Amino acid sequence: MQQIADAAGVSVTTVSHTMSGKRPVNPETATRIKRLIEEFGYVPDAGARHLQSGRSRMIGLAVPDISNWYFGRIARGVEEMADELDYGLIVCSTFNSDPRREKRYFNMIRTRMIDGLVYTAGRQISEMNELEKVAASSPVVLADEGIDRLSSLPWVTSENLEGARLVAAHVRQLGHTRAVIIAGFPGLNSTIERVAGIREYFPNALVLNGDFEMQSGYDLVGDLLANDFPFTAVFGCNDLMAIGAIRRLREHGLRVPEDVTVVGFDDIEIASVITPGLTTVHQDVVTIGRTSARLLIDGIEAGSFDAIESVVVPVDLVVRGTSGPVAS
Amino acid sequence: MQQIADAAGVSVTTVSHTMSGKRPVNPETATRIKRLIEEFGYVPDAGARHLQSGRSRMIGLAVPDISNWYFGRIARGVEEMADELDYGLIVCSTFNSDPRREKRYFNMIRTRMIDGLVYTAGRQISEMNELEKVAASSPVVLADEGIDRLSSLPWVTSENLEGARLVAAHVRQLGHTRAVIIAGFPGLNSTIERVAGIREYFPNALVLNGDFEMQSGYDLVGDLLANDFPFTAVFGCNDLMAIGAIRRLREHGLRVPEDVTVVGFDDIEIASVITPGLTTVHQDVVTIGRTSARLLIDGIEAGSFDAIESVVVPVDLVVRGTSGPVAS
DNA sequence: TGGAGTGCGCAAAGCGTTTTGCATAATTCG
DNA sequence: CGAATTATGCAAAACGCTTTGCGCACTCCA
Repeated sequence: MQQIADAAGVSVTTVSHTMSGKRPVNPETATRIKRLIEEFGYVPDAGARHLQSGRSRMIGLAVPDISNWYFGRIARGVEEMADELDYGLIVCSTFNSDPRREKRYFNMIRTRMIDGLVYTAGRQISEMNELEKVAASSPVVLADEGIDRLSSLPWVTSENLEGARLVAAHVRQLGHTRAVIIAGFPGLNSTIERVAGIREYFPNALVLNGDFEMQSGYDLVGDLLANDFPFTAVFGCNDLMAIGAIRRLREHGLRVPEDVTVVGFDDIEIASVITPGLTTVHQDVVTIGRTSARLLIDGIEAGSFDAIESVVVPVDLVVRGTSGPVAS
Repeated sequence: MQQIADAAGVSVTTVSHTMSGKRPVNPETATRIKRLIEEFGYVPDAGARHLQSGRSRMIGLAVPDISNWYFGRIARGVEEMADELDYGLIVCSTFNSDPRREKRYFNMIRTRMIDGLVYTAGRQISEMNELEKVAASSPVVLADEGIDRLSSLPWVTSENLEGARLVAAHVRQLGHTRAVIIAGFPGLNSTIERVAGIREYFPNALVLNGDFEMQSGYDLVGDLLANDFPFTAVFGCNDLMAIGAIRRLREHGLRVPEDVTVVGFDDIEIASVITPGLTTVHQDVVTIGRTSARLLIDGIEAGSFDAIESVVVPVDLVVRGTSGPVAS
């Protein structure tokens, strides 16, 4: 910048002002300076800006695993919005809440490497104390999964309860009465709400807790079959577990949906690709990401989250081939 | 830091030295300072460090779309390695080389927001001039896809040629002679190599160019069927197109693999979930990401890429259910 | 014609580190 | 025992930008 100032015969102040527009600059001078900036290919140094302003124009996103399709979609949404608002995105895979990694990323907020954090809780909720401390003094928004202990933070989630009702009503209407719920981790809000929604229609449904991976759907259904537990419908609290359940059922010689109806939740990419397609609840995950980023950045720029309202993103029932009338 | 220095009754210099260890400090003083640091919860300001050192300890990753499973895996690998080497990761989805976005991210390197860039070329190779300029003066490593015009940069790719040979040999051995190749974009190295490998076994195979999306596999096979083009095997240059092809074949009443053998490339998550499983070439995508990050950071820390060798990551043939002997 | 603006520009003070050049005291060596 | 080290610590200079406080020259209104 000094270089530009020298070449233009002005002070760095003037150059800075022509760039920021915070003080008037003679149009003639401004043009000359702008031409030189162009010519020199000058760009302001991010580090200096950061130090001076105390803001990095970077936000962080913590997800359990960036290579999971679902969280990838969230990341995409966050990144889209961040980009639109001229922020950069630093991603942090917590790898299921590896404390060392989480600590590292929380430190990013302390060192003011990032101006705020979008946090998506994963399998186990660990290090909540750390998060709580960080959130007490820095901008944090919870995406996809609310956390009771941090209820004061703004959050963005899907209509889990309503989604569960929709799909449960659908299955009920097909005549099913004996259903099993393959739920997620017990402590998660999403799990609780989804189970509650399903139970409005199937009050006695058995609830088994899985870990959101395909294998756990496979294994849990295996246990049921081994015990001759009677059921005609399986509710997966996410699509992966539902798909695992389908595989296990098939291996056992049962047909889907003729013998057993299986439904999921999420509508991940795979759900529409398998045959038959998985009946599930579509979540607008990109929107969750986008909205989270917007709330966060709004809060950062406003300097407070007092005026920031949490958001619930609507869901849709998507009926495909894995749900059918109960066998008579 | 001033605060710590005051509390300890020393100068900031001494505090800085106890932290960095670049000058000896009296053990007694050091202990006292460390305790105070702990007590105050002091962490050095990232912006100030960045300005002073000229390094941000951040690297960038540019991929076409972070929510694509394949690129998500690359991101995971890059992030893992970056984390191990104590670097942060800024992700940049280029959304198929949207020039505005690319420009923005290239600027991150200019503003020295990031110390280097892992670049994964997408569908269309645009803005190469920009990349070329950036790469001339800053650390850039190409991941997953080499680029001829930038052959001087270090790169990390899969053994595309060998992988194509493996799968082609497999299909040839099943007795097939009439094959069709659903290739990717014509200009990409991976496309060229994969086609070349397949053609060693099927010299006359028809080559159709798709865009790596499921729909294009579907559409291209549709064209073939509409023209009664005779074939018994389809090579997808990635799994998504292969899956699209399978769907179209099935809709046309053809069975896979009884009537037509279909194979892919990548071994994405979906490939093992569909029924039957997709025969394909497994790429170790996470390793591509990890290696790229390592090369980049090695280069950054060495101050030069002269000693950095490009890497080819091995692939495996994965035989599943979509390939079978030619119908007699 | 004397204030009261207002348009433009400069100098200088930070922002929070790291690093360099000196001091001073303590230790070692020939 | 004098000289050469070594150990320890401080002051001050960067790093490249933004912002604040002033000054100077106009213009405007009564």
